[in-house]
Amino acid sequence: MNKNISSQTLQRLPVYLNYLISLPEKIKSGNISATAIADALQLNNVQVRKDLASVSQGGRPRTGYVTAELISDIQSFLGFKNRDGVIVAGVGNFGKAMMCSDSFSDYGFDVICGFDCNENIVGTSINRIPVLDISEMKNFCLNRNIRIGIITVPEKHAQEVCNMMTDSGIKYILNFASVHLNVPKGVTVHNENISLTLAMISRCNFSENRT
Amino acid sequence: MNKNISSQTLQRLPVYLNYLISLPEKIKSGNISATAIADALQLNNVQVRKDLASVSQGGRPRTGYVTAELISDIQSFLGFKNRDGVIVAGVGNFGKAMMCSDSFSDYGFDVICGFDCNENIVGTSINRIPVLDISEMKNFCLNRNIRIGIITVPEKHAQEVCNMMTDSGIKYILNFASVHLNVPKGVTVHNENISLTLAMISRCNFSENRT
DNA sequence: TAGATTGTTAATCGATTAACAATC
DNA sequence: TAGATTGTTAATCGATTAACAATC
Repeated sequence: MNKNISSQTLQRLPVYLNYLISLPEKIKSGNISATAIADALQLNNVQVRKDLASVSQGGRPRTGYVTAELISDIQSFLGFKNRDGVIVAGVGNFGKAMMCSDSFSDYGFDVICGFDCNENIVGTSINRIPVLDISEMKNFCLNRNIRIGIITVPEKHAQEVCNMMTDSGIKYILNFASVHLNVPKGVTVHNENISLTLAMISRCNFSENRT
Repeated sequence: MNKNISSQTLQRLPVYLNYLISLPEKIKSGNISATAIADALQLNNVQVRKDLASVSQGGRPRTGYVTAELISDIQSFLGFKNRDGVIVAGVGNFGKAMMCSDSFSDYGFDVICGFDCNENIVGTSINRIPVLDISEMKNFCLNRNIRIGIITVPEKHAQEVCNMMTDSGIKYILNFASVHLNVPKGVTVHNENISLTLAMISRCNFSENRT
């Protein structure tokens, strides 16, 4: 849930977090000032302080913030301490990559099932995660209250699979098929278009501070 | 190259493009007004007009824009009519997915080589794209003037591979390893952190209008 | 105490929106 | 001509930055 934070601030929080985590143990177990963070990340120090103010209890004049607390506060705010089950539809190369990635776990996500219609794959398991027939999605998700799905099927099946997901009670969809998806109100789709990202960074001089 | 366009405008252009392409043939071969686009995408019509003004020759009062021209102008601006060779480092599930994706081509990108150090893979080809030993990267890229690389290796090797890329003259790096990469000045890294994206959309109510 | 750092209030800057004249 | 749509100039809104008092 967004707690009245501007979208710009929200995008900077992970940058701070990443920086704080990368700090040497000495600082990590001590304090850090907003000024130091701002200098390191080449941001304005007031901006950093305002951003941090929106998620943390606040720092102390002269000493700054307790680094560990700050890390913890940002993580809480971004929800990394929650845990959510995630399903993957389409167990091709992309889908397998999702199921094998071990970075999801750090962010509180557990990929708990893959779905496909290829009978050579259905019934197997990948990285100890089962692959079920796509017809079982609805039952599986409703029973477990799954809210999050990743679509890694070919373009031509994406909308169909998307419908199955919304029908299964899924509310947040990360779509890797480069096709626009229509969803009912109350469902969020995020289209991850890798080609477009490549075009933006290499040809349009576009850069966000995302990490 | 960014032609003095605000980053917000730049992010909206692909949204317009996507919408225009999805239009029925009748409109696609005729005209469309900024107002109609704005209504459909739930944006302010002046904003749409300003955005379009920055990339197109302009529309006509009463009739609007020639749809086909508008599509073409946005595509040109975003550089989809250029062609760039792209290399992929790390031919695991993720890397294979990149090499097999047919959507790159629409955006003017050609994945022309994969690199790995696993001798079971090196020498094979995937989707007709060769996989070479990673030690051959520098030669390969310098000879062909490759500017763009995708990193899909495990976290622990990401920085090392990143160094090889910059050493090979690569200027734009799309990084799928969820670890921060240090690069020399003049090189752009874009970190694609899927877990973070998932966290932002499902827990922070974050949504961009990217497509 | 003196100085570093905090959080807040005011000023600036840029993007969005509103109003409107120009055009086909 | 009348009306829809364009592009522009002015007003509004929100985010960033500057100035500063409060605190340890």
